[in-house]
Amino acid sequence: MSTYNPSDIEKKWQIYWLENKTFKTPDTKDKPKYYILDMFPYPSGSGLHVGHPEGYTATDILARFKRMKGFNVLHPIGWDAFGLPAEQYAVKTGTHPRTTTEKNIGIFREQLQMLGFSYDWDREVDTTDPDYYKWTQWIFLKLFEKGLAYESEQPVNWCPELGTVLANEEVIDGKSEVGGFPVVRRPMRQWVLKITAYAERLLEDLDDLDWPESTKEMQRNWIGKSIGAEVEFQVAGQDHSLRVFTTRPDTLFGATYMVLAPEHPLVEVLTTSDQKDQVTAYQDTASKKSDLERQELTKEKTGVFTGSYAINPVNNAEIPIWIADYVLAHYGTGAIMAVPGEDERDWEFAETFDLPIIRTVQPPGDFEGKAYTGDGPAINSGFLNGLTITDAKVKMIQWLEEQGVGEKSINYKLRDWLFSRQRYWGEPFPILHVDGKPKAVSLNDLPVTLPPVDDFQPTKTGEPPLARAKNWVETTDPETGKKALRETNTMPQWAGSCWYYLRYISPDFNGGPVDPEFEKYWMPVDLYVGGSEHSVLHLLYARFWHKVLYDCGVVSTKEPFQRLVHQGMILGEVEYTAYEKDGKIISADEAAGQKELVRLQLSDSEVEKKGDRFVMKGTEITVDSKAHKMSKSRGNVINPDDVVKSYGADSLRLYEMFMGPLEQVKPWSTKGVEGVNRFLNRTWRLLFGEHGDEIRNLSESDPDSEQLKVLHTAIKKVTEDIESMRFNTAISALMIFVNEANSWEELPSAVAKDFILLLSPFAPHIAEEIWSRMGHAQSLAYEEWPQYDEKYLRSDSVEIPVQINGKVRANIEVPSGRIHEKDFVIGLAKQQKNVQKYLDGSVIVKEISVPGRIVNLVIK
RNA sequence: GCCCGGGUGGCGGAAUUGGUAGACGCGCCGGACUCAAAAUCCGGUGGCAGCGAUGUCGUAAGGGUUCGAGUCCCUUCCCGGGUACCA
Repeated sequence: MSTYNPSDIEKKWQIYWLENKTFKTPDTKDKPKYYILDMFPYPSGSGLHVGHPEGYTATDILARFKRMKGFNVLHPIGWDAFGLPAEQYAVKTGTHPRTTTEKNIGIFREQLQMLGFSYDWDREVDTTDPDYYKWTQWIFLKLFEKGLAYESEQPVNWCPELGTVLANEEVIDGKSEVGGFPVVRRPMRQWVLKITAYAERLLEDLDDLDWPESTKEMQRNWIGKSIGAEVEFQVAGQDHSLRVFTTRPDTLFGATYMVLAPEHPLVEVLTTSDQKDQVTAYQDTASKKSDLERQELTKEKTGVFTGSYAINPVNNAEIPIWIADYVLAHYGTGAIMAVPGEDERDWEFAETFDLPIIRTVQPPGDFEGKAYTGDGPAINSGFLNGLTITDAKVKMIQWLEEQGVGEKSINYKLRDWLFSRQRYWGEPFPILHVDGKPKAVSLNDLPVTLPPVDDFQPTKTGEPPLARAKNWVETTDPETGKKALRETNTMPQWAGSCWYYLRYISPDFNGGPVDPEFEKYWMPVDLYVGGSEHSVLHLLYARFWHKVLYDCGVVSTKEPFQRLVHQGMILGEVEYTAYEKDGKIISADEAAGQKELVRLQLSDSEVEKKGDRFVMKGTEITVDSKAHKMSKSRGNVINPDDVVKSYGADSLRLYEMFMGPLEQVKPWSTKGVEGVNRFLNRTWRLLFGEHGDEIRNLSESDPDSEQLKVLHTAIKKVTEDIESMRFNTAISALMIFVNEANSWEELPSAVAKDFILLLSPFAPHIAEEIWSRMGHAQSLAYEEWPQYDEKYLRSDSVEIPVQINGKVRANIEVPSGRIHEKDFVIGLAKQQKNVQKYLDGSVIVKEISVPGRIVNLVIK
């Protein structure tokens, strides 16, 4: 047995690590700490896909590296195990979600262990474990206590197919994010969390986070802060007033009409009898529109006049009041002042219904558009005339405040978080309804556990499945002895993942969600790696809960995740697609948009590059070349199990890191896996030679200067690249080392030892195996990380390119000690034969020498 | 539409503060070993011209700054992600 055979060694080391608890997190606080977190996986029935190992390998490399660098490392994993799939399976088959969940967790755990990740398996958490969700409920009660959780009867996103409501964030284009089912609006009693109370802090504290700028920007947009003013309009001839929110108080002179959302509470009283029928009809249509329909009808502006007029406070003009669904009930005050001259939507509406338009900002002379939203001097605006937008805003707000008809105001797009779901497989709310009012279950009575039910579907009356557990629902309030009903909604899946990173710190702590002593040591999370699909939802919710816990004194940091990195998606293998129509193959450009096409998959030997397109070999017929997202329907899913079976976990880990920068989207290539597998084979042979499993000619002699240079170059590059998470180039440096070392007569064991340590975070199984065969009795997991020494990197001379007018014409060898002697270096350059050729008959106008870098002679 | 990212060989990708573009890997070509193949090893590999030294063109396109630009500035095009009547 001489060849590298991953299946022989990988299992062995996985068992070793588990049995020896090699990666158990220390309970001491004697060293600097590093908390490195992977995003909470949902243990689905289909198991791991290749996207999981990408982020997990990156964090694992860092975790292993940091341990060797002398840090206490917290690197845990657990299960975000509540959720819809297990429940839907239960509805279909009657299998309790608990059973399905436990089975899936088992599969996931095994798969993660098969990849050699260095998790502390004693800290595994599971959101569906009553000992865990006890604390989820505890946190909910904190929110309830602080008035941040309340019940509200409101129109919600009801998804009939899923039998539940969804948060706004879970509705994409009018369809459910999960499953893509239609969503309709329907009023229901719901639990809502007041995340809006934290809008400003959620926005402000983003600034100090070391997160991708795009993610921070997405959160900022989602929170959607806008600064403006509220203005009060009297209704002509009535004892009512309407408030509007505007970001452009400077344009008040241009307000020529008002628009209320169809749902605005004053619509009824403002509608005159002759407009009544039209208004009611319009309201009716608007209310029936689903979100999807609203989106489809965005082009045309619709609306109805109410018959009433408002008085513009700035010039006492009477302006008509309309209702239209382009004004949203839930934003601002649900009413706007329309300034068609400066707002594109208002302009469109004014054109449609023939309403007056007054410009209040002077557009530039060459402006040809309709509404003008740019800056310029105010016109037609009385006391504001001539001012720029910024100055006019200030002056108008001052005027409004003096007159008592308005004031500066700030609005957020962020809305409160709809927190209840009509499902079985979620955390029960620790709430009793006594005398029709919600009341917290006493902390001593937590957890409120899920009752058994005979059917996991909602009841016929549309109540959540928990309503079927009559004995559980009907209870008594232990405090008053009164009859009480338990809350039958459950929490959304986000609840458990909002604070799991805290539970890892002290998974068995009984005095609260987290042990304060260890919380202070481990928090914040130093590095959090996960997909960008969680940029808004999970990351915003978790930050919100964290801030609430901070206010409660449970945690000591304002923010949970100091540094965040998103791994890029892994696409399927590149596919070449040709199109056939009516039995004839046509060019891809021609095929675009056509129907009834037959798609033909071509292999890469059937195509060639022509210009910037691919064509079928020897023809002019263009084909599409594209890597698609992996999907079952496309049949291009790569299963990590298969890759491990064929090439081993180390090859999979190495390949996923070698593909390219972590953050980037990249296509899969099985050939690429073979490439890194070959590298591991070469590494194996470097140590064991062609035959036998004895370590080959490792010499005990001192390494020569060339060997030291090669080794220390690798140490430097690998160390720096791991620290900045450039794993692809770190692996390239390891490959260069092996390529060099393979040409040596013998390999000094001191050099081999350091190299194996460098390789170990990336390919831990093969590294441990070689390490042990080199005679070490202990795992290398806590060996000291090799240090590089600059003195071995220096060479006696440096090769410097010589340019003539910026083009390289020759290279010179300069002794390292003399690179700063400009005259010497330039003199040397001028002696070069190929340089003299150019200097002949020319005049040197400038001589540039950048020490150790370049020489450039500018000639005429 | 708006806001973020990106466009470098046949492919994935390298390239310090502006200083030899194409590291490393894949693929391809040639050679060694073999009855043969696989595996492995050695050599080559951006385009064009040339036997060659070498020359020339080349980092989406066009322009600019500079002794020198993949890198900085302006304009345009294309791809990916997010978002969408938020007043």
